[in-house]
Amino acid sequence: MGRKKVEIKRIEDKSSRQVTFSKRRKGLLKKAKELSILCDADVAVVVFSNRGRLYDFSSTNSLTEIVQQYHSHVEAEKESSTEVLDTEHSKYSSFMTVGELLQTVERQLEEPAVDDLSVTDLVHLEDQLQTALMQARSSKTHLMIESIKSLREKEKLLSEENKHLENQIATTKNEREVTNGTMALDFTNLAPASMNCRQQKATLNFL
Amino acid sequence: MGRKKVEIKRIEDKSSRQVTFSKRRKGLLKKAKELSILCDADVAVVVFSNRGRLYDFSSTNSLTEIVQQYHSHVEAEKESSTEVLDTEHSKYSSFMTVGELLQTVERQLEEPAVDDLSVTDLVHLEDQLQTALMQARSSKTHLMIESIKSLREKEKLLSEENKHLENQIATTKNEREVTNGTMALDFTNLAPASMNCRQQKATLNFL
DNA sequence: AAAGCTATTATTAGCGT
DNA sequence: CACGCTAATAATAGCTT
Repeated sequence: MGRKKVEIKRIEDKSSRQVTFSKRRKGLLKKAKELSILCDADVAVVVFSNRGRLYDFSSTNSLTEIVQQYHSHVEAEKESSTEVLDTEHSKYSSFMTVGELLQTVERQLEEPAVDDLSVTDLVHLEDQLQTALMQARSSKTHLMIESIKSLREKEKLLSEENKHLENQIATTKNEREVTNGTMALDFTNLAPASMNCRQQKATLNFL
Repeated sequence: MGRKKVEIKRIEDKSSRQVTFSKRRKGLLKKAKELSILCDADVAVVVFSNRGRLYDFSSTNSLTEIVQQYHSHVEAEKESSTEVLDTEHSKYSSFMTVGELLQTVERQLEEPAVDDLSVTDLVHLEDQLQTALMQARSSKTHLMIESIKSLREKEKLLSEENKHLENQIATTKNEREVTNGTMALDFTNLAPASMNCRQQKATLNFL
């Protein structure tokens, strides 16, 4: 979409590669932002120039959050379906399933042939195990953080409800004293209570 | 860039939001791929639909690699720009350092007879860092578990107090009805409001 | 090198099937 | 609902400054 069609392969000219990088990077981040807004999705983009500069976009405040979500997701996928991976997914996702990894480990450990276990193989195995470990750990942390977050929200809601109930009791008592004097009853002071409930419903939607 | 210009805000119609999500997601991943090829850059994109489906692209084979790069980069920035590390982050920092260290160790193991650091030194260092890491991690987990525990207790207390307060209100109402027996006043129309609140509370328990 | 300018290509919004 | 179609908008390649 420029003066002429370009084929998608590494731009050899350093200068125009830099210019294209700048333009397309901007475009990519813009698209990411639009997607996240239009479709209400969590989107994260990280770009490293070949000279090591970092550019990123994240729809939520922190990129690590989305990464954690990513790891949890991968974990969940593995736990729920041990067999089938949809093609679209396996094309892009490069993680081994836990099943595959365990098989690999077993195979490696069963083989008593020491010559098969080169240092390189072991290094590779270590990498795989490290990745699996990180995923499990990250998933654990994510779950705990979520748990704490929701408990905090719950606490807040309960506190508010509590406060309103106390208010209600106070007003009722007060009113009763008035009522006993003049016999004129007025219920407008009870309206805030139902208002309160509606507000809580709204608050709940964020959970 | 379609039949008409669209403003960038959440698409309310569910169906067309889904269609747009599908189209633009595809576009975003394509652009990411093109950028990485044309400009020889490391690019990673993660997208979560609001229903939790995951789509991603990564120019290197693993997304965690880019994430590690990201973390290292952020850490480096921090170190160069400021002095203070909050405790929360120093854990990640030490984690990344271990990762880098492991890589170094692996390199050393593959190619012995390098001058810089002896393998024995590195192994010793690795052990020390590993210990520090485990301490940090276990302390983190402990703190989170404690936090969750105390939040659960708080929640229980608040719930009980709440219930108590509701009872109190109910009693007060009854008393008042008795007091005002002949005025034919009836508060039952207010009951649904509090029921509503209680139902919401129940819903929260699933979180 | 960085910023601005269009001719051109690329993406996609709204429809239709 | 998941396609394909195409008018229309958006991104950008190569150029100029």
